Amino acid sequence: MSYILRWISRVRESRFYYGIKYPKIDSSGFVISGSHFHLTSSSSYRLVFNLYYTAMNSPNYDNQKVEGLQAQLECLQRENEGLGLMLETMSRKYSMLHQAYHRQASNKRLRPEVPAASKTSQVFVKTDPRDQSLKVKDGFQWRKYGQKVPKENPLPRAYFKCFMAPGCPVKKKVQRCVEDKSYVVAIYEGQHNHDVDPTAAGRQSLSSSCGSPATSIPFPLLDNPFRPTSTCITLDLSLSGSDLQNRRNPTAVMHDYSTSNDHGNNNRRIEDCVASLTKDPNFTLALAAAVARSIKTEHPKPSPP
DNA sequence: CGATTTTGACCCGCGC
DNA sequence: GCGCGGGTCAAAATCG
Repeated sequence: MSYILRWISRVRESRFYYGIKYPKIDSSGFVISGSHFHLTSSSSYRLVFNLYYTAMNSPNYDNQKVEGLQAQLECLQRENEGLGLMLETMSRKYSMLHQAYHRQASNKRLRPEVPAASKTSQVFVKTDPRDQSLKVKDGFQWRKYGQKVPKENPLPRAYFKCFMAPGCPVKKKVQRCVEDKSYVVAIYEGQHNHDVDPTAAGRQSLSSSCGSPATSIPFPLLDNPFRPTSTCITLDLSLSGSDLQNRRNPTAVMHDYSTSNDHGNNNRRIEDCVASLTKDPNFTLALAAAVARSIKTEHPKPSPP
């Protein structure tokens, strides 16, 4: 066991590990979320991590099983290193392209905000369905300038303008999702001509952790989570209030889990769950899709300025 | 009392 | 040209 703990520690300290730094573990012992995530799919990493926890804490400790999972984790780590290198290369290329673009733009006296103004993105944010305010705290300051009830949706749509910096062209439309009223859809148009206010971001985290009715944007979900697909995995990487409460030393969390009274039941439930997942032939496909989506979401392709 | 939100009126593009 | 619907304006209302 000490070897395993040393190995985990080594993996955690490795350069490209963005793993589950502060894991939140639910009542059945599953890692639900954490603040830092792996470059590879957080869900695939989380799955292997859960399997690993299960095996390690199983009353009938299976050395072979643990070694197998260890191999899987090492495999993910290698994949992660590769992705890290790819990311570095892409960043370098993006930086070169960015510089080249600016050189051209300054030569031709182009206004860089022209193409940026047409940029749009869409995010889905989980909220309290009772909260009618349609406020999405994302670190920017918004002023509401209108509200409409669109024809196809009986729920009102609010219009906001960013007023953090004078002349910032960004607007957003916020509307409660028809498929699930616990979500709001925020459509952003344009690109900010300023940085995010770190103090506002801090307030966001605070209000979120204090259970304020105002919603916070955990991360951009570029795809519609309600899109009808045969296999749908939602990668919840959010830092909810309860997550913040669980921002503790992972070893301590692991210790809490390992000293939990309901060990056997938890492990059986996890094993049942994992067994049903791994037997599902669609699971691999869904996992692959989730990996691709996760990578896209966590490292969106930089758009030209 | 200033800042912010609400809400009805208005503008504008699009399809017919 | 007309009607429709989404987006914006701006005066009034509300809030802190």
